[in-house]
Amino acid sequence: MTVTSEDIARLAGVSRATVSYVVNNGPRPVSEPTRQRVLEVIQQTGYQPNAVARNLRLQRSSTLGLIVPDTHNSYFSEVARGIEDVAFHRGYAVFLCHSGSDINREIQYVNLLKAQQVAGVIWIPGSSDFEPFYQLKSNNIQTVVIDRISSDEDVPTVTADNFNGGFLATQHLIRLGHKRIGYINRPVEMSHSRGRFEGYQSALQTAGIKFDKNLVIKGGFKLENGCNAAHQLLERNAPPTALFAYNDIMALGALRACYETGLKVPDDFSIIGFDDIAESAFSCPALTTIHLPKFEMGQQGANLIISLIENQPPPAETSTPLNVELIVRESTGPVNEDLLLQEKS
Amino acid sequence: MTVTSEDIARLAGVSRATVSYVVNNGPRPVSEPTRQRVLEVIQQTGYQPNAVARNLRLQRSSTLGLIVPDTHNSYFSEVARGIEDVAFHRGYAVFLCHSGSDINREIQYVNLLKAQQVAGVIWIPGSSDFEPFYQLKSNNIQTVVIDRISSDEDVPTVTADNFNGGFLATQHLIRLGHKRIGYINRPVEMSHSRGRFEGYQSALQTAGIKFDKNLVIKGGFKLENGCNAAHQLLERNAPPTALFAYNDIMALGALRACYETGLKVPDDFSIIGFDDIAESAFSCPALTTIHLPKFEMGQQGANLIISLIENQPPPAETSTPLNVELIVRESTGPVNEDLLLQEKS
DNA sequence: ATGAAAGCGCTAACAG
DNA sequence: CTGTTAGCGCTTTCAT
Repeated sequence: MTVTSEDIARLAGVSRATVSYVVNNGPRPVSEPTRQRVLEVIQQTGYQPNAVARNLRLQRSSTLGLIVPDTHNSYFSEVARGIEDVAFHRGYAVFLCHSGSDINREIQYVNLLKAQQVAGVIWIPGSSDFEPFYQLKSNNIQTVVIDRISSDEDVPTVTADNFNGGFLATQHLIRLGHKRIGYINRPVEMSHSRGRFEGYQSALQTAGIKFDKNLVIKGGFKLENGCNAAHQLLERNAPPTALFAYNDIMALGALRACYETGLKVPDDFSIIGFDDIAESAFSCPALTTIHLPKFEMGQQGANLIISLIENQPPPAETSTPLNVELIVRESTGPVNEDLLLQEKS
Repeated sequence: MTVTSEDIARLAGVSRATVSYVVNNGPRPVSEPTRQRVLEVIQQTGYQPNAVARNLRLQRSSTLGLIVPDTHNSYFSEVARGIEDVAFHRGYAVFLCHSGSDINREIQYVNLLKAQQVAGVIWIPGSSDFEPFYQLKSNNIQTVVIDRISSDEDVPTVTADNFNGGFLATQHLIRLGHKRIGYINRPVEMSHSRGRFEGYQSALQTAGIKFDKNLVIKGGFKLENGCNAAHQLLERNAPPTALFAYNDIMALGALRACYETGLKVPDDFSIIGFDDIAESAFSCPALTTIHLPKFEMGQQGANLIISLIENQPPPAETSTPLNVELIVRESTGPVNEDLLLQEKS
């Protein structure tokens, strides 16, 4: 039924070794006539080398594992696309593993990937527990972490420059003339939020604005949380004149809080957020976002892991972590004033 | 370095065959004392059977291929989650393949998946070209198609009930009192749009409303396209009093057209769309959506392919296509009138 | 109830 | 320049 290298060898009147050398372009040279004959037979039969047998023999496969938390947003999808794009062009197949941010499931997947003999793993941790990384390491499986920082220097990492992003976002608002800028943080402290928060503080300091902890609040991941956070901030004695939210969903929630209720906000009120959850950015052109290049992060991660696997020197500029630049994407649609006006009239 | 069944056999003082029978619970019985001894050694050593060797021997693997078009939205992510969820619980690993809606890349992936000896493939076609399906079939690889209809009856398919969705959407608007309902179609005719469109027509007919082809227009996939389509429809002589858009992005574009420009629209103007691109639904609570259960579609697809692979009778209710129910999700936030008012004042 | 051994398809060392 | 062959780790038939 399925055609093997044995068949090719027989039909071309050569040995299986020769077939192998033709297929893999080496490691031994093959005379041109022989090569042509073999290629012809391969063409005719539609022979496709069996990757499973190849992997078993080579004791290493051309497959990667991708472990991501259970995201309901497009964040994952973009990163995965970037990874898969590079993997495809470099001849790797990718196993998709959703951990659901569950450490047990992450461990189960580590075992599964080990059983599948993957050459390397790209992991977006679901928590701050790096045990899966060390298990992979102890099994000699190269691993690259995306978008989470470990205190361990030896963890190959690709991450966004959250500090700079926080700085840019805050700077943007400052340039619009704001001095009282609220920060809606995410619920749980992680390296992302710390970086963004520190960027926020740094931008304030650079502009000579004194940091006021009353302008900082913890939101949540849902729209409602951003909404509530905005309410709380705006109802305080000296409310902010602009908001910087941890991500776009919370920013949207804040925006909604402003136009949905009778909140009094200044005419030039502004909201900015990281576009972690991407698509919402174009659903709401009224929002200025800090663009997180997810696709590019995926690409860099894939390039890094494959370089590590193939023992090539990783891309020259590689440091740990490998930072991806963030950029400001200004609102393209009606500015939020338009939306806010309705509530104030 | 890595521990094999050979090691386990030696340490437990049994043969490799026995180890295999213990690991796989058969097909031959093993005496309880022996079994315990083997299990103990496995525990101690952390032995993990090599799936690659197993696959080679069995001539079939416990891996699936998932080929999806290049989506920038969360559609893919949800379907993939559903698939992977079921696959994980049923012991399968999933190869992720983005085709970029490119038939050549789909074919390349078919070859890759064949080389990887996948047991089955789940495919969301990027076009109406079903060649990849027939190639898989001719290689004896079971394939399930998600969310696309082929004219070929023999293609195992899981799909959403687009006709019913179009019916529900239109019915919803009719119940709100609308009689002139515009339909913003997608650019290229495919089974989805045909189904939704026919559902639209059927609902009109059921309500005794005459179909008016001047109320139908082709939009595009981008926000701007929905925007333009809405403009064109609303500027006609007898404009619609409500819009049904192919998907949520186009619906959002239409919504934006209404509040962004000086368009005159009735007070009770309504817009509805399929939530194909999911997350935008919660970014814009002003929009009523027809919910497409992507996660569930993925689950059903995975269950179907695994049943086919394992030669179990597929789920009793299986027909071709296997339809997934759609439901109306009413707007939860401020209704669109709020947004529209500002432009009219 | 268990062991020995063949062989899945491939690659690469060894031998011409 | 090419052929022969061992062996990757596993399952399962054949033999005991």
